[in-house]
Parts: sequence; C-alpha cells; structure tokens
Amino acid sequence: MPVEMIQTKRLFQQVSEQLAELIGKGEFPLGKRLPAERDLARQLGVSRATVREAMIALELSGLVEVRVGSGVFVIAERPATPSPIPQQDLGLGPFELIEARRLVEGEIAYFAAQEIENSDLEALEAALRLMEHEHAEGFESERGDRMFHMAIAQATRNNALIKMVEVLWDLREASPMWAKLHERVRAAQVRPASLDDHRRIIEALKQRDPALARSTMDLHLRRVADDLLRISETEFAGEVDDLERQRGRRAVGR
Amino acid sequence: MPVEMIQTKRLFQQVSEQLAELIGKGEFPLGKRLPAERDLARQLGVSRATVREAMIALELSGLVEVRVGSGVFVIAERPATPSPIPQQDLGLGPFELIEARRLVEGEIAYFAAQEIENSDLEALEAALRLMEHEHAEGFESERGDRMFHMAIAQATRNNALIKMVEVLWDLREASPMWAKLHERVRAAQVRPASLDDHRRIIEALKQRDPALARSTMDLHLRRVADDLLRISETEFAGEVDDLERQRGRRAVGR
DNA sequence: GATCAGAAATTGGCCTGACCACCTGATAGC
DNA sequence: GCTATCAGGTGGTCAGGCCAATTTCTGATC
Repeated sequence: MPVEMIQTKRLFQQVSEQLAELIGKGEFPLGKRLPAERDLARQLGVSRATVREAMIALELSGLVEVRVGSGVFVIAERPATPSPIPQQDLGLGPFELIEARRLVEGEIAYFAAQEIENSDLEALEAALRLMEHEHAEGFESERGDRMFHMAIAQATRNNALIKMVEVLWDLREASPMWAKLHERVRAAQVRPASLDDHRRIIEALKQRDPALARSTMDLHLRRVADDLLRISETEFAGEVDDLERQRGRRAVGR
Repeated sequence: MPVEMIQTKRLFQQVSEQLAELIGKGEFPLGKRLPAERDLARQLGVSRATVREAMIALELSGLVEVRVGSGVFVIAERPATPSPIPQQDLGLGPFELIEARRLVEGEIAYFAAQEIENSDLEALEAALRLMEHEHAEGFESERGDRMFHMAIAQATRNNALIKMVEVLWDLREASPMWAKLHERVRAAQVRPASLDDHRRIIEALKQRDPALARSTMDLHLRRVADDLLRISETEFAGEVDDLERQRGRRAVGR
C-alpha cells in the first residue's frame, strides 16, 4: 500500500497552475489583462513575491506577456506545443533499445574506465544521489538515470560517444511503448536492485577496471531487459509484437 | 538603421542566462550544487528574490533541480534538445569519430554476423561494387563506403543500432576537419587496401563468424585512423590540436 | 467642445529583512 | 559500533518599501 502521496508543491507552482487553468477555461480571455499582482496576491492569500514567481512561470511557458507599468496580458490559452516536431521516428521497440544500449554503453563503460577522472566520479555519485532522491520521493522522471549514463559517456571525453548515448536516450524518451512498459515496471515493484546496479558500476569505474565495468553495465541492462520482458509477458500479451518479444528473450539470454 | 537595442531585459533573465552559460561551460559541473541563493545574490549584486526568480527559470528549462533544504543542483548542462535536427555540432575531431566507430561498429559487426541474411550480403556486395566504381572513376563521394557500413547495421535488424551508425556518418559528414584530412588521404595515395578491408569484412560476415567480423572491422578502422594520423602529422602539423593527435595515436595503438 | 500638458494613480521591477520548514552532517549517548 | 539528537545551512514564504514605466485623471487653453 503506497502511502498517500503528499505533494508539497511549491506555492508559486500551485498559483501558476491555477492561473493557467483559468486562462485555458477562458476565465481570463485572450488579450485581456490579468488582475494586478497586488490584487491577485490578496485574493489568493499569498504574498506578492509568490505571485511574481508564478507570473514568471506563466511567461516562460508562453501564456502571458508582462508589460512593465501596464500589466500582465494573456497571449495564449495553452502552452505552446512542447514537441514542435512530432518525432515521426518509427516506434522503436523497448528491446531494440536495450539491445543497442548493451552494445554501445557496455563498450563505453569499458572505455570510460580507462579515462575516467575524479570529477566524473563525483558527477556519477551526484546522479546516484538524484536517483535515490527521486526514488524516495516516489515521484520520478528518470532524470537521474539519464544523467548517470550520460556522465559515463562524458568520462570518455569523446563527443561522438557522448552523442551516441544522447541519441539513445532521446529515442527512448520518444518511444511510446517504452514509456508504457516502464511505467508498469515501476508500479509493479520498487527496484532498489537498479540502484545497487548503478552503485556497482560506479565501483567498477572507481577501480578503473574496464572489463568489470563493461560486465557490470551489461548485467544491469540485462536486468532491465529482464524486468521489461517479465512485464510484457504478463500484462501486455497482445501489444508487443512477436519480433520484439523474441528480441527480448534473446537479449536476456545471450 | 535599426535603433540600437537598449538592454531592457529584466534582471532575473540576465542572471538566469549567465548561470546557464556557466553551467554549459562546466563552471558548475553536472550534479554539483550551486552556491546558496544568498551567496549568489551577494556575488551578483542583486537581491535574493531576483536570484530565486532566475532559479525558477533555470528549473523550468530543465537545467537544475531545486531540493528544499538542501540546495539547487545541476541536472543537465544544456536545455533539453527541443529540435533534434538543427543542432549544429561543434567540430568533432576525426579521431573522436574513428574511436567511436571502432567501438560501435565493431560490436555491430559482431552482432550482425549472427543475424545476417543473404539479402544483406547482396547489399554489401553492391556497396563494394559501388566503391570500386567510385575508385576507378577517381572521383568519389564516400557513398559506397557509407552504404557499406549502413548495410551491416541494417543486418542487425535493430533500428536503434541502425540509427547509431546513421548518426555517426552524419556527424562525420558535418565535420569540416574530417573532410580536409580525408581529402589528403585520398590524394596522397590510392587505397586499394581499404577495398581489401571491406572485402575481408564481407567474407567474415558470410562465414557468420562474429569474432572475426569484429576484429576485421576493427582492423579496418584502425587502418583508417592510421592513414589519418600519418597525414595529420606531416601536412597538418598545426591544425590538429594536441588532444586530438594524442587520441589518434591511442586509437591506432590500442 | 476639443486638445494638450502636467499631476496623480496604477502597475510591474527590485530590494531588504525576517521567519519558517526542511535537510544534512556532526555530536552525544547508548 | 550504532542510533538519537541537535545545530547550522538551505530553500520557501511573507511583509513592506522604493523606483520607473505607464496609464488615467484633471484642468487650462484654444
């Protein structure tokens, strides 16, 4: 039973979301002026500073325009499309991605172990802490995970390799099927195992042991593939096509 | 004559831009904590409220994460790539690229040897013929070469891996330094050696020998790196920076 | 009545100083 | 050795103030 998530969102976020909603609902029509910051603060029962922060958030998301001495004006009813390019990329399968990551990131780990410096290790530790933090919050966005693997790529000092990992993670984030699957993995069970994996990878890198780094990374990704496969077999029987399923089994077993 | 733009940017924007730049420059490394708001305010000569507003801007653009009671942490070095294409990559060095290709394409060759089908072998033969033709004509455009390596990636039936090789070659074609160097390599001597390399790679794939395919691919790329290194040392003494030169030597010798 | 200049009110930009809740690491006690 | 406690640092929020840009009001002028 997950304890009810108490979201202690910061005040300015609540304010900005509420205002965004009102704007979207037409309560504050396009082109018109919002109430003055001082009035909003009084009506909402918050300080003016908080209202100002909310205004900045609304401005950065393109909903309003601030005119000095005049007021805040609605210039759009909803945030600009976050993805201007719909990523016409073919739906990459989750197992394809894991497979590719095993090949590429495994080798990168091997290489990174030879080149890594202390500053890189610090970045890795920080990424791990971020993951732990995200995990503790219950609310997470994979940012720690991505940051971790990017940091390893960064340790190679090779921009082309860095680009490889970046592309892999962009593809992953653009893959709808992956999002679905991984959502279930996360819901199914908490996975401190993954945190341990990452810790072991850091350890291998710290020892500057290329072979160990590669095998540890490989083991980690194999475990991820394994989790994915288990979920896909039980819950998504029909949605993962045969080729992908077969790829998943191969990936785990190799 | 456009009237000169008077800086009317709001203070928090200037602060946030400056911080973003420092983060991008590695002044505030990935994962590390930014100075406390109070300190930043003092150092920048602005109020804490302004710094807070800048933090919100940075947070909304995904560069930092704010942890209550703990601090503000760098979680990315540049804003998430909103558009995957127009990013003009800084000049990738030739040896970086070769290094990356050895890692990635070597493994792909290994993998492809297990999956390759006859139709793929035909595509490879065709690519080789194109290369021979280009070579005979004296005038060439690397199309055969690219087609050859793409065909191997295609044999893995893994779209993510295909994408990797595609990106690598795109990067290569976008690298001005690479173009210069390779121009000389081609001018310096005809290289039937390269054709032989490719023939040997096909042979290894035809035999479905993963280890041989990988080592042959590796040898090929090492030879390319070697050619590049030789030229760069004789003709481009000043233009290739030290780090790249060193990378080149390491790439060949490993 | 229409026009225009100056005063007054309104609005966002920025600052100061304060208090709170939360997190972290060191310290004391077991 | 381990755990509980506590003090210091950090972001979150507030109140109140001054300034500059802008709008609105007001009154004099034609």
